[in-house]
Amino acid sequence: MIREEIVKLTGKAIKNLQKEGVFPAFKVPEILIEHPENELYGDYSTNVALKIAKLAKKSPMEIAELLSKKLEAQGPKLFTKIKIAKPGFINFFFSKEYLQNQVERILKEKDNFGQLDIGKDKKVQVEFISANPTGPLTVGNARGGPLGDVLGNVLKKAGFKTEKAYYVNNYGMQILTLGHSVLKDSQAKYKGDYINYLQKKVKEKDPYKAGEKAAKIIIEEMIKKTSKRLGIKYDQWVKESDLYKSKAVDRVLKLLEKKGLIYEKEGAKFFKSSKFGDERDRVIIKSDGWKTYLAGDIAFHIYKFEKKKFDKVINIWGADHYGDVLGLQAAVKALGHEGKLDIILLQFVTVLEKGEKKRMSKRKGVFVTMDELLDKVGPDVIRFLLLQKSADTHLNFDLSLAKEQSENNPVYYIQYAHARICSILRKAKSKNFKADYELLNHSLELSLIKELIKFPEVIEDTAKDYQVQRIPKYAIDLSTLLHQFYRDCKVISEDKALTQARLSLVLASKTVLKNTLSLMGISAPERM
RNA sequence: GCGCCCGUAGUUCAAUGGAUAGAACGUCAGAUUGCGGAUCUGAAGGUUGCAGGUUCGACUCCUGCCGGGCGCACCA
Repeated sequence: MIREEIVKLTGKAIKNLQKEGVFPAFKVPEILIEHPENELYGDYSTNVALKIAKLAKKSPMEIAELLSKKLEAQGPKLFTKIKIAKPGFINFFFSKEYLQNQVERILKEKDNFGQLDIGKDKKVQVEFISANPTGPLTVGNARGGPLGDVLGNVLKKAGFKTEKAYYVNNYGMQILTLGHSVLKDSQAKYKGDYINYLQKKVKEKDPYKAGEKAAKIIIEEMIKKTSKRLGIKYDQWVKESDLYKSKAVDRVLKLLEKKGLIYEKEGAKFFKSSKFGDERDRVIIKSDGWKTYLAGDIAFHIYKFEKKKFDKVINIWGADHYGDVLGLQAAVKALGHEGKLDIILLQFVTVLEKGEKKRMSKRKGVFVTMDELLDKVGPDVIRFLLLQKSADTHLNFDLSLAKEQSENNPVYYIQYAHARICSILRKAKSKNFKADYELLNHSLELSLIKELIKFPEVIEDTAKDYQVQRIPKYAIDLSTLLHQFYRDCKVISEDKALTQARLSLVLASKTVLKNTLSLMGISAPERM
């Protein structure tokens, strides 16, 4: 990747200058390479001269000057020019030849373009949604669906062995409550049409057994179906009840006990999580003998790390689980897996109807299900809409605007760009182009190539920081350039050589755009 | 009370401490006898909640305040 190359070369230049005694000895900080917004400042840019000014005991401009000269002298020549600017930026400008060659590279690598190896030999699991099986998926608890799904796709593309998992909490009090609700006895709490449906299907009379059966139906007939409609394919559905059946929970509790991390107080058993960074100790077995949610979750995570050998586990949780983060992290740390668990907290969705907030409650039977939304606007639109938002955003979702927004959703803009270039390729018929890439000289052709080669960077950045909203943004930017290219550069023309060159660029663009869409789990129609 | 997250254009949202804060929708004005007009071009629209601070540089980091969401269980 070109970006890594610049980092290496710049680092080398700094070290060379240190050897020559121009710079004093100091540890070279991380070199950041970015794309300047204004193209006058080049294709890539680094602020390293500003960063090391104090260490090098020279002015940033002087350092930038020295570095750019050194970079030009030491080679290899990747850029036509390297310029320095104002406070101390070093700006790099691509050579045409380099860009033109990239088209061939993309055509050669095809769907593998953007495939990285930063996750080589490492296994990662993404666990997401994992909503309690006490009702259908709501808009709120399905928010993490597209995020987790796409994060999994990105990590796979980055070279990790990836698994997507749903943890089914079919054990404990909420199952009992669900049972009572289905039986509609005096302790019933959940309401809604689905409860009426379950009442007919569930024959069990014992409240807990009725709850278990109902949970099973909810998972099989509702949650799995909705996930599938959303385009999510899980590799694993892990049931909490199975962790109890297999004694995994008991084993983990014994392990903690052996380490002297369990104590009894007022009839309950506590885990000394405060020893591992938690703000208080956590109850792990209640005085009535029931194990808490945490007990199951610890067992689940030990299963992930020790049985399944994941090097990294990413959990996507609703922000209401904020209070549980430290407890689980403490257990992970206590059992020797510190640093392997990342938890992404997803802020809440506020559903609005005509500007009015809708309070969601399964207990009151008031909620908007993901299925209703899917009926209204379809999976591509929902996925795109949700993917555009960062996890930290307190998302406002206006139902009355949903239809209108869906009709004008940028996802169609992207799909249209794809369909359009497919149409050109259909028209051209031939699939093997003998292209002279030097003919790709138009400024939009070069801009388009620059955008295409950002794709691996998008993968790398997202695999590192989990900021998935970068991908829809990239898709829009790429589509914009494609539409502009379409306007200004007629592909199929009398000029046969130019036609061939442009067709190859179109094919390369199609490859990248299609990969971007498939990363997002959004369809790439050839016609629309 | 304490902790986490958020406050950016009319609206929904972007922006690894960088250069003139960007898109989309909406609004207004334009473009086709050329490969798909679900497109393209342009304009209007911002004191990034407020006040300080850190630094060459702050939407971004720190402090305080205002407003909102979430959490602080022997519930999951």
